[in-house]
Amino acid sequence: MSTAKPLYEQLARLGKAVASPARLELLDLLCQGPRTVESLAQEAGLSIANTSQHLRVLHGARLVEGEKSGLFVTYRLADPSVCSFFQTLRALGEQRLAEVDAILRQFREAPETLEPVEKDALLDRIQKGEVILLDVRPAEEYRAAHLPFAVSAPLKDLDSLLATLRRRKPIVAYCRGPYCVLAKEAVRLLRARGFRAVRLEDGVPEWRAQGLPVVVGEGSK
Amino acid sequence: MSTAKPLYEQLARLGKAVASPARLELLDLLCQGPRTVESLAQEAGLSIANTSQHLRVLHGARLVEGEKSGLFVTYRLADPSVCSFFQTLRALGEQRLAEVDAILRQFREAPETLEPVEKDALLDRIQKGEVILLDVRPAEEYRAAHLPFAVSAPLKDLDSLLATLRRRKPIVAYCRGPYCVLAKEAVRLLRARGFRAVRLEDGVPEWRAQGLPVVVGEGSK
DNA sequence: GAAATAATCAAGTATTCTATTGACTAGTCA
DNA sequence: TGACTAGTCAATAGAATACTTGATTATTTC
Repeated sequence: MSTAKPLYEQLARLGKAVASPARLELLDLLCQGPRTVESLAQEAGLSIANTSQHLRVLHGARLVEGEKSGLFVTYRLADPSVCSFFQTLRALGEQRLAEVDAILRQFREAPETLEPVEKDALLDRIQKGEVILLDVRPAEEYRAAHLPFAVSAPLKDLDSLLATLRRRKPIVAYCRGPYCVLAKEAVRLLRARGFRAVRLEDGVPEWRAQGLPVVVGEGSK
Repeated sequence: MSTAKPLYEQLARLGKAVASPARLELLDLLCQGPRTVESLAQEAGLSIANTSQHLRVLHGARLVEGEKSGLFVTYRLADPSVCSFFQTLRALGEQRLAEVDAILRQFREAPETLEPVEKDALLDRIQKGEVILLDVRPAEEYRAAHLPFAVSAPLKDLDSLLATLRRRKPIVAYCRGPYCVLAKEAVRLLRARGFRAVRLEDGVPEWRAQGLPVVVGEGSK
């Protein structure tokens, strides 16, 4: 009857790769763009050795690839489909796990989040320059890819950037995606300083998944 | 900075659920329709207790649900999206793991497999009755859902059914999907008996995933 | 009520996975 | 050359998993 057992064993390799919270976080970070081991470790709060080993597991499942240049090894997703897969997993979690839904609700309920309804209209206004779109992720991730017309404004440097912003112009801030706190923080800060600011829930991966274009490199500054 | 760590922990529940070959096989079977523990155990070649425990893990990840009626507990996918997720995982495997691709090639290369190009035309002819569409899975799965116009012809009973078939009419056989051997066997048998038969790679889940309608219940016999 | 059956539970062992530690390799820069 | 750095490797202890076996819980049937 020649069973297809070996197939399930292979697919389980992928399952095992995404069976650890630490690896999921690393994958999520890599969805934002390539990064060095050290940078990943720091962002995820893991030791270097531990991070290296998790990356090695992900590599064993062919989900990421690393390339050494100089002292650093830069890891990146082996394929854009890996990012889609992560998003599918996340969507399944949202749908099936009440716990995920509860965590997400904390984000969505926040009053500063943009309603999907308003999204289209606002993005149109961004294009016309009537609204400012801020990318509040670290500059590294902005460089890897960002939304069209977005200005890089890392949360850390936001305070010093405020001086250059016109106080009347409405601001839309985004970060890594629906699970990320950076944009929430940014909106809080901006509002405290008297700006009109809202949060865009989408990050670059979500934007890309909708088939919309992203900009790679320095872009507008 | 209120990290989103708990989120990754939750998503890892899903990852762990699909980190075992046995559980993947059970999921795959459940994509064909609801089944009892005993029936799943037998099909997957696992002990009853082991199967029960794996199902319990899947239930813990909210991927399946069990319902007791009489002596039997019938398990089913908790949601159709679980089946889509399994297919996404499988697609990622096909794309990223050379080993999966190698296994699949054995199926696709088989000369009796229908080319995707011919598929549309042939299905049109099935609808017109010019071609016979055979569902060679166990009757239980046919009952759970089958393709329109398909006739139930479990591989085990195929031999006795041949008498009722007209030898000139071309036959298309399908089973659980691209990984399943049933239709391959059926085509081999049919050809040995002098019939013109080809294999349709799609199963009910693939058909459904393409947004096409399926028939639930007895259907044509 | 007693026997039979489907499934689950509980316990035990072998295996695998995780995170840490310290050693090691390779590349850089003075 | 020698000091320094990023990352990997190797070994380890502890935690989690897998599968088996035998007992237990419901439910049906006689």
